[in-house]
Amino acid sequence: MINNAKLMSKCLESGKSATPQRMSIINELDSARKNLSAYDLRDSLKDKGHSFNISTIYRVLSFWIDVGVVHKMDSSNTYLVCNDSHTNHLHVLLNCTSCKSVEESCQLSAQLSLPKSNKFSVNNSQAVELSGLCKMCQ
Amino acid sequence: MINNAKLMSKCLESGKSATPQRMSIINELDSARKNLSAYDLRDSLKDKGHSFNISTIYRVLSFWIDVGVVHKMDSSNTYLVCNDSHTNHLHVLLNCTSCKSVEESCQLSAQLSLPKSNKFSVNNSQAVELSGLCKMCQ
DNA sequence: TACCCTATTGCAATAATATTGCATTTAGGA
DNA sequence: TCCTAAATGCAATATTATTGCAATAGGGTA
Repeated sequence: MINNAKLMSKCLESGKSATPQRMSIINELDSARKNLSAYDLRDSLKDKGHSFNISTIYRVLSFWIDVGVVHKMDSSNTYLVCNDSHTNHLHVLLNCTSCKSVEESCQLSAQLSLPKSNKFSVNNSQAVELSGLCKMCQ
Repeated sequence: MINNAKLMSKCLESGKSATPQRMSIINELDSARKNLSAYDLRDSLKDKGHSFNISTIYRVLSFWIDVGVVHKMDSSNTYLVCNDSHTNHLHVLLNCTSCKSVEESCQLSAQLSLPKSNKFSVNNSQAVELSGLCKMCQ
């Protein structure tokens, strides 16, 4: 679980406001403890009495992605709280195709660090998705 | 460019037919020499006098993905002909964020091969997308 | 505090991407 | 040639995401 102090400081760093909407939405995604689609996130907030327009959900998710707190999983169009600090290495999201769980591996991040290719300069602050089977499902 | 003999043999291997639709669609994507969205692919086929329903486009793309001839780029919802043979290693798609070109790197594929993690078993026949800057754009 | 300016959010329409169920046609083996 | 399963067409619908503009809220300054 990410704490609010950290979230606030991320906002401060980026010169943006920690609005109630931004805080509710990130806290909901964080407490889900898994990746959610934008619409699912909206629905689960609605169940708890917080109604947001879908455009707000998308705008807030994109805000948290920009400040480095959320990853988007492109393979499933879902969003996930980042459990690691973005310190200039690739983030690796291990996506179990059996149980659908997603784990962010700090260990693998290091192993995957690419030798600087002379042909292509890899952006080091992205999340890379790998699918396979988690320990439980093997 | 991929040749028709190879495409036919892929169909044979998988026990599926090389229908005119499947051949037109893969040849069009291949001759584009870049990644296209399903709708763009449909439009460029239409320009050449071949009209396909969008569901056919999606079904045919998914067929070629299954037989290992096409990759889907999840980050941009586009499709690309695979320029390498799937010999049980990760395919790496280098996505230039400046000029939008996509290059499939056989070189990097090897470097990226993961040590078998004791925690997560990575599926070796997937395409991994990395964004960054290509040589021209650096 | 009152004011102001900009950032943020709400709203609802629309765009972009993808899938479905069912009818029709086609491929290719018996 | 005939038969059956596979493939395709069609059009409705589902899912994911963005837009333009009006309304509201944040937070700095007088």
